[in-house]
Amino acid sequence: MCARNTDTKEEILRIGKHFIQYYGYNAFSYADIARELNIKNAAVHYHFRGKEDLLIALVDKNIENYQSLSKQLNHSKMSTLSKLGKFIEPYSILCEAESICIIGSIASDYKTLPESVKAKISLLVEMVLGMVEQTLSEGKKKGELQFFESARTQALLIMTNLAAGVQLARISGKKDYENIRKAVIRRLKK
Amino acid sequence: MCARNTDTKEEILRIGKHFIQYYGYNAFSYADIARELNIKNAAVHYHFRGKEDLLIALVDKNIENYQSLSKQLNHSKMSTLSKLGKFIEPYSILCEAESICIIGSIASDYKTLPESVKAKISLLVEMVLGMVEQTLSEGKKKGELQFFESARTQALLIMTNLAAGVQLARISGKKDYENIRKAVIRRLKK
DNA sequence: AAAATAACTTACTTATTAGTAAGTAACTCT
DNA sequence: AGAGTTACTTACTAATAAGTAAGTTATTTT
Repeated sequence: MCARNTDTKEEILRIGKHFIQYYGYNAFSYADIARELNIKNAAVHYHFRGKEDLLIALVDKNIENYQSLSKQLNHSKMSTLSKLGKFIEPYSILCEAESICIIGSIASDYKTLPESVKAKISLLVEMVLGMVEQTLSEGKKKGELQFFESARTQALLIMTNLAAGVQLARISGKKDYENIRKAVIRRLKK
Repeated sequence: MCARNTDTKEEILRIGKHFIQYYGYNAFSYADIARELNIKNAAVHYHFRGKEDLLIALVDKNIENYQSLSKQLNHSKMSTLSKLGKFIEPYSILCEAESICIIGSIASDYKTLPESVKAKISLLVEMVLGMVEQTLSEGKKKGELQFFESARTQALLIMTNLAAGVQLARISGKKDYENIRKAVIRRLKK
């Protein structure tokens, strides 16, 4: 099926994700990826024709991950607060790594991307917002969560707190993110 | 004092600000600025030695603007809610122009910047957060505003809502930003 | 009116970028 | 065992990037 190295493609995705979330989409090149993996840049082009294709692959992976999370949450007897934790936790991990989320990273470079990529990102955004919205609705219905806005607006408020929270943490420190995270959870409880 | 054109420098700042907030810091070049202004790229280098110097000038300008706003708000009999409006309004204008704030834009490229620029951005961030925090405290003391977190945390929540709100609006639409904006204000009133 | 200076342009250089065509080694299938 | 396929490398090209040295022109200063 394949020769030499089975997981070069996966490694490129791993480093690509890291570079996008740490340095930003327009701040790294295929040469950077190649250097990091001790391969030639033509090898990166072999697996992903261009940078956009790499980005699309990463967005697709994110969509798949959230789809799998969605299934997991649907059959789960977890509390809705714990379910929300599944959306919050990745941001805490990002903050620890001094990185930002892929959506936040792409948001700044959004206007430089071709329409095909933009559409895929829209899909991802709508998906995440929809999932959080649904979890919030469920929690309110069960009396496990409290909030006063519509579920959509509440989802927007929470996700913008988290997304900009990790961005801000790189500038003003991790403590600010921690305070945001705690406040987001506290508000939903009382 | 000066020959030919008095405001080329100002024009470069204007276009530079637009490019950073529309395309992202690492997505435009001096050649792009030169093309836009019908000058040569050496002329851009004449006014700002390098891209970092242009960024520093823009951050400095922001700091000055907020300093002037600070003085304006201190001597004002405006309601604290109106004062907060002075921090919110710029984001609504950005959203309309499908742009993002300079701090949000730089946040994604933060790790590619030299220490001197990072320090200046930290300064700007602390300044804005401090001003919003102070306005919130004042509003609570006067009984004009209501919130349950510390003023610092409340400031973080509001500013992250706005910063990520304009980012999100480019992907999912302006309506989402509008709902965030309204919710932010509504929460402080009731 | 001459000298100095500010605001440029011309004409480069050097480095990086994305991308590709052609070759090669290892493995897989028949 | 030979043919095909996969996963690369070698060795380029063409375009863009940042940056600079030297020359030019208009204005200001003396």
